[in-house]
Amino acid sequence: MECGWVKLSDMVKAVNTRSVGREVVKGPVDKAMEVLEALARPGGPHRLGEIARRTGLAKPTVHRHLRTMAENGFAEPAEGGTYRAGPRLLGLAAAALNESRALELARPALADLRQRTGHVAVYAVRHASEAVCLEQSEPAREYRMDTRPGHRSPLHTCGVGLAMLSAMPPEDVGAVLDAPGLDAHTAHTPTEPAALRAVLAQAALRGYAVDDEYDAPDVRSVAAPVLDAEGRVVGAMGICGLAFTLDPDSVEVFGPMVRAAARTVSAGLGAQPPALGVVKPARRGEGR
Amino acid sequence: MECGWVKLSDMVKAVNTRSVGREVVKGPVDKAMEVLEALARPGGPHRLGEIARRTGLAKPTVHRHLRTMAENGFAEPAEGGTYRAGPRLLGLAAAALNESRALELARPALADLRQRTGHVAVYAVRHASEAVCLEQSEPAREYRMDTRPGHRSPLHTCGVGLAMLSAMPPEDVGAVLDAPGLDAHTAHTPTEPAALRAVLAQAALRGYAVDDEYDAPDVRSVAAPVLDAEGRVVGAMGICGLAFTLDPDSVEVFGPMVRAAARTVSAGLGAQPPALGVVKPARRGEGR
DNA sequence: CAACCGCATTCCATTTGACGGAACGTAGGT
DNA sequence: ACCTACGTTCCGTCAAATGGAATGCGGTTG
Repeated sequence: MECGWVKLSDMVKAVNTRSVGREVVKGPVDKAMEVLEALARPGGPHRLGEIARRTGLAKPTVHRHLRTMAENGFAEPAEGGTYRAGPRLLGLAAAALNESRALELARPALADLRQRTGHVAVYAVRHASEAVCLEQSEPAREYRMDTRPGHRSPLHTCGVGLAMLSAMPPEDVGAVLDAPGLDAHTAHTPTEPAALRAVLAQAALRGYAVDDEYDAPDVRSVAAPVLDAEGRVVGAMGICGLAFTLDPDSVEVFGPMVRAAARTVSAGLGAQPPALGVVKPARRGEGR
Repeated sequence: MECGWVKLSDMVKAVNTRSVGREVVKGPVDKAMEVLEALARPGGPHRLGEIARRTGLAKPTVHRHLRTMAENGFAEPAEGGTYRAGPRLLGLAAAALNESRALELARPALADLRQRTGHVAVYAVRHASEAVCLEQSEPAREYRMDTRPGHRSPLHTCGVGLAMLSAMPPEDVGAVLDAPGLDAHTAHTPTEPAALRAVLAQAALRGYAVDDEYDAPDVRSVAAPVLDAEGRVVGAMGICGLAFTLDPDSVEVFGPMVRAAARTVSAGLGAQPPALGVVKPARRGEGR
């Protein structure tokens, strides 16, 4: 990680801007957040060097940030010179998750789906071009399908991701699909924009998206988008199972159930039920 | 190198010039964490000015941090110029909470307590001199007792706090109890170190602590500490109810149940069952 | 036993980005 | 049109972040 760009500082300061070209300049706070995220990653306590590698930061930098966080209760030194998430971070995490209205509504819906389909049910939200799993129904960690809370997959390789894409405004979909180098997780993963748009169109038509072993071999999933009162996508929920259990016939049966569950949650958020058959991507809200 | 915790901060900071006299100097990262915490606080989306007031930071500072966080997906602009926790923070939160072995074990135990006692059950950890609630059994938000995840109370005013204190090493207990100006939340709150030590002694003897309307009027709670394999306190769990429902007689009945639940969780963490009656506070583990 | 490696930690000169008072733009209320 | 409250931008000052190099530690190898 020898930072290359030498005179970058001049350019940056000249315009007083935080990004140059397509490369983003990282301030201390940005780096701290990287460290924080690496810290909370699945896989038990983490070593300093490991975090440094993951984040691409220098070891002293990571060390200093970890110490700062430890002083603030965001990190906690564990044995063997490792660090884990601290109590203050956990409190914050609990509060944040508790605040989410969508999640609150989704929880019982997930349990219901789990019970009625026999498959693992998940709720996920979007960050950039990835789907982030926030909650899964009591796992019965049958086979290690990586759907644990915190897990991230590219939008185009997983059911919940495709579900979200299927209800996003075209501009945003374009930003994701037209990015160069969409990687394939399996031999089945569609990576061509055209192919993906076809998949999305079908998902929009049906009201649920199907991941046919796009993300992992022998794993299928079915998911539907969750919308808020303004029609924006706030997340997606679905089920996920081994391909020979969650076979095409099951998909046909469970798809509508997943769709109904997602609509129930959406309705709880004040969303209007969509006109039948037709999905109209809502306008993108805001601008601060 | 082991030495310690005593004047560690002074030594470290004096050299680093991070603190002057009695006042602690806060770096940008520290401030960012304050902002982050204020952001995730209960009470829906927060306004910039509100966060600035809560954290004592200047408005431009908060604004800059919020923008940085928004760029990183840690914050998310909501309507009306407010901000809420962003998807990346939620993912991190979900992962962090999912990682906690203690929490994983505590969850079913809480549900069980809830069902058998009819009262709200909570699991909490310690941060500095406060107890932080991480999880509560499906609330049945009967009366708005503030035990929602993320809620914080001083250790000496709540059941879980007292439970943790009752099993902490004397040095740490002293650091909390001998601090000047322990505030009383109700007329019943003990604030004198001597009185508190008596309460703790009784709690240690029984194996569970009782909060007799110390934290809020008409609210009682019963809690017991959760220990890890090295005998250190990792948290506490208990029940919490209105005083005239959770009356002294009930306390006598439920106390042992709470104690048993906490011991089950402790055992799951590898803790040795305590010698009967006698509680021996373990050595504080410390530095690598 | 010494040489070696990987790791966490400390040091320090360099410079980058954080800071916050003041100014600006914009509602919303009287 | 006046005022207050808020979010936002500007910019000169200066404190804090940075990372290469050095140190110390524990384990593995020749």
